[in-house]
Amino acid sequence: MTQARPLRADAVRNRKKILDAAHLLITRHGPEVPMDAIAEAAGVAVGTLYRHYPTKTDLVGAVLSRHVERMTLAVEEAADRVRAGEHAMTELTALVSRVIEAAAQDHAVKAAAQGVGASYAPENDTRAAAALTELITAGQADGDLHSDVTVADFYLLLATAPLDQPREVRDRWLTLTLPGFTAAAR
Amino acid sequence: MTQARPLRADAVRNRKKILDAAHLLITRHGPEVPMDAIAEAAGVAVGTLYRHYPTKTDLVGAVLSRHVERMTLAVEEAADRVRAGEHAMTELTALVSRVIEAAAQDHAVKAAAQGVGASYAPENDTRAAAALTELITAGQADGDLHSDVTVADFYLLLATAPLDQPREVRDRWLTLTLPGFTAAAR
DNA sequence: CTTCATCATGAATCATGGTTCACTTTCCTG
DNA sequence: CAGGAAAGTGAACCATGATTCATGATGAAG
Repeated sequence: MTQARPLRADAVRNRKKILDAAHLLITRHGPEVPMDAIAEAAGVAVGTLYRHYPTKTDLVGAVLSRHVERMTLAVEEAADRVRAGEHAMTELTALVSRVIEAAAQDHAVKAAAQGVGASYAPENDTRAAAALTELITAGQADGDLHSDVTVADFYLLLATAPLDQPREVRDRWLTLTLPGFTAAAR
Repeated sequence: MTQARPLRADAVRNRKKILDAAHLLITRHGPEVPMDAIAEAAGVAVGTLYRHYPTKTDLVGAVLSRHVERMTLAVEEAADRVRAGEHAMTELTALVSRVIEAAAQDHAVKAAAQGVGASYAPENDTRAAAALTELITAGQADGDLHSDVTVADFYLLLATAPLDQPREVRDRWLTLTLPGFTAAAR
């Protein structure tokens, strides 16, 4: 229903080269990298970018989707481990740290969401939300997590992480922030 | 040493109109408002903007300075009150909330720092830092504030506030975050 | 009331970067 | 292997927005 005829071989090849180049450059320099730069890095002409992604926003969105997908997998894996008996709070903490570090690396990927009006909306990622809910519930059952903490709270936490700060600052920030999620505090 | 001859009357007048207009527009629409728009709002020609502020960055910087100045006064006032006997932790909490709300209003003012490379660097504001240190020390003396909390931690807190979120989210965020600063937690 | 140093004006200039499209090249089917 | 559709190319086009500067206006000193 989507693809009347399959993509031509060279088209497939180029599409990948473009996405890779875009990912690299956007990660490194932010979403404001010129299309020309991405094209050059991909070894393709600008026109080709536009054949595959009708607009820059679309391209950025595609890169973003990759990132979100990876993060979703991370959450689901954590949920799996907990289901297999691992300590929920431990997994949750590690997960938060992992997601933040990934985002800090991919820096611009995050900024991309704002900068361009690319579709990000983690709230919409049902899979991630489901897995995260599972983790939260488990943590609360263990009495480690404050009972009123929600998925939205975690998204808020991730959204406010100081991604542009050096690692040590990010760590300090986690130390300062996490207590608010703990059952004991408050 | 700075002003060989005093500014001409109309120059003074225009300078103020420009700063006011810039403040308004940057606050409302962010630092990306065109210079032309600011000029129009100020009832002046673009050229005049450039006479007073050689570069857009300078103009944004000037607007920023105003904001920082206001915030500095807020901190100093809080310190004064504590010195006069008020409860330090209470003042500190109120101060954080006040500064965040102000920034949320002035939204763009904050964004301005990033967007344009305008000089912001709150760390450099010695006066504010001094007053804040006083508040922190007092809070720790009362046993309300965790003993390892520093001025930098508060700046980090402010820097990560979700300014673009609605009021309720900001409040929730404070509820979640502040416990990490409390002596009891951790 | 001159006079001129300041200041203001705003059209023109420059730079950047997204997007288009007439034309060429490449795949793939028959 | 010929033919046409699919894909690629990149110079040109367009929009936006910062910055300049030749020219005109206006404060203030004498």
